[in-house]
Amino acid sequence: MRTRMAPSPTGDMHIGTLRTALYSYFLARQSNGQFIIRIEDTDRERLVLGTLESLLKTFQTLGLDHDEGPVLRSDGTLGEKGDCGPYIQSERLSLYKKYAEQLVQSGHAYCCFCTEERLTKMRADQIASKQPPKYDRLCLKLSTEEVQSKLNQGELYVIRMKIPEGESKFIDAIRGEILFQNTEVDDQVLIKSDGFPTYHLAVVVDDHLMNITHVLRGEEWISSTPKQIILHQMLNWEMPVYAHVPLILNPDKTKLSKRKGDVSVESYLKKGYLPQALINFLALLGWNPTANREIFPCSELVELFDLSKVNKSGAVMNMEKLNWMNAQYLKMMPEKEYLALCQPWLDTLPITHYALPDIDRACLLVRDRVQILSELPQLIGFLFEPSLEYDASLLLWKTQTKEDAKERLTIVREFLNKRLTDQFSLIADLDQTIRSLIVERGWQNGDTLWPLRVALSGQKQSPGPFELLVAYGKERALERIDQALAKL
RNA sequence: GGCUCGUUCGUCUAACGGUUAGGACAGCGGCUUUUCAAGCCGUCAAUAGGGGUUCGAUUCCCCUACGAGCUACCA
Repeated sequence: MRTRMAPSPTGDMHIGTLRTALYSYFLARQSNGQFIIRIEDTDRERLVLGTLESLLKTFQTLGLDHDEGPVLRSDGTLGEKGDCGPYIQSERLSLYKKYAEQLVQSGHAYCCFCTEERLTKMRADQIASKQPPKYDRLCLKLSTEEVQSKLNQGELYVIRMKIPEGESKFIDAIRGEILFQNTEVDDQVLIKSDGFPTYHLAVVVDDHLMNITHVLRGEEWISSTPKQIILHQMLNWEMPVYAHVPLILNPDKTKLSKRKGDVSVESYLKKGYLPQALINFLALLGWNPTANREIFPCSELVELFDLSKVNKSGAVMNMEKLNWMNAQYLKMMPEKEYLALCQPWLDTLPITHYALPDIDRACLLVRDRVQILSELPQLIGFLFEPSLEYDASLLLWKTQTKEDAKERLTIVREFLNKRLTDQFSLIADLDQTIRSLIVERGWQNGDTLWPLRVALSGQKQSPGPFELLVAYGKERALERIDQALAKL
């Protein structure tokens, strides 16, 4: 199979674009085929500079590789690989023009000189008289001479398809047979007055020339498919397999939009969602390989993916589940890998005078609490503050008095101080010895461990005291306890 | 308005004619526990409605309702 993703360089990558790309990618990889990236930049007005580079970079970050298409060289410049290039539509203009002219020659398309004003008015009138808006074929009535004279005068024109009578149908790989009456189809513009092709011409030409076998795209394209079917027939080309994947939806079930949530892949990545988690989550939005499992590495998704089992209905993006999944990935990866991932998030922390092992311990301390990496600084920041801001009353367990808390902390402090090692390395070890101290003294857990924990964290809710002791190390732990004692 | 697509717990989904309709997230409850997480256990919760076909329909067909997408010289 040869599949492609065909993004427009008009901004960040949409989450739905990624999912469609993922399915295409799975198909190509599982069949030992090719996955191609092609850039659809025929709308000159919506172009955003630099998006091509950012898109390729995002793809790299996600760990998805393509066989053909534009590439980002290590020096940052743009290149290309593959035998069907160029892979950027704005560099293929002569191709589209050639086929458009061929269609005009064969009577399947015609020049149209109608102004925007006329078209707007025509549509308004049609709607007013309850007709479906559709080009009225005024310019089809022009004689060859009239057309030629207008062309000679340099009048602006477009090339439109002449939709034939009959019906158009195709078998969607996800939905089955879909049938349209051609009378419903408008005489689509193929070449715009700026000389650029519209999507409809460009996809058909490119997918054919690039030997694409399976076209995956969003459900919003279903109603334009007859135009492309007809184009294939006019050019006498074989149709690829079409598969229209369901939409990803806002919580209100409308098409996922910027206004109602985060739709950009880059922004998820930037927030600290892991590529694997994002891929796993997105792949399972609209498809599921087995009923009783949620976590699948990409390699397994490639193996298991089955186009015919993709759901037909749209899927609401469930952020909570994404968060959960991201946390799962964070928890199950090797410690070293987790720590490496944490590094970029630590810049904002006042950690200059602490050694690396301290930072690692801090990251490990909150591993079970991090859902997305961007939460990390706020989770561990307190560990590196010179002193903690909190009210002395927070140190007291339930009805405990200041004097009582002070006594406990003082004794615990001395107990810790007497320990030979200057590093508290084992949580279990500390847990055991401090608990036996509590038993020995006839204390309760609460009125000892609560003040200890608050002294170390300054927070109502935090990791446990033993973990905190290990994270701090002896010296700084004692410092924190001293600070707490000063408050009492 | 027209055309097209869709409809299983709140959400993501499984069950391709026979199940007590399964799992996951969220929720709730419990265990654990110095707190909060994590973890473990449990619990609530769905086949849009109506007709067919069939011994039997979540599953196949039709109608209705509802939702969505498209309806550009945008993709």
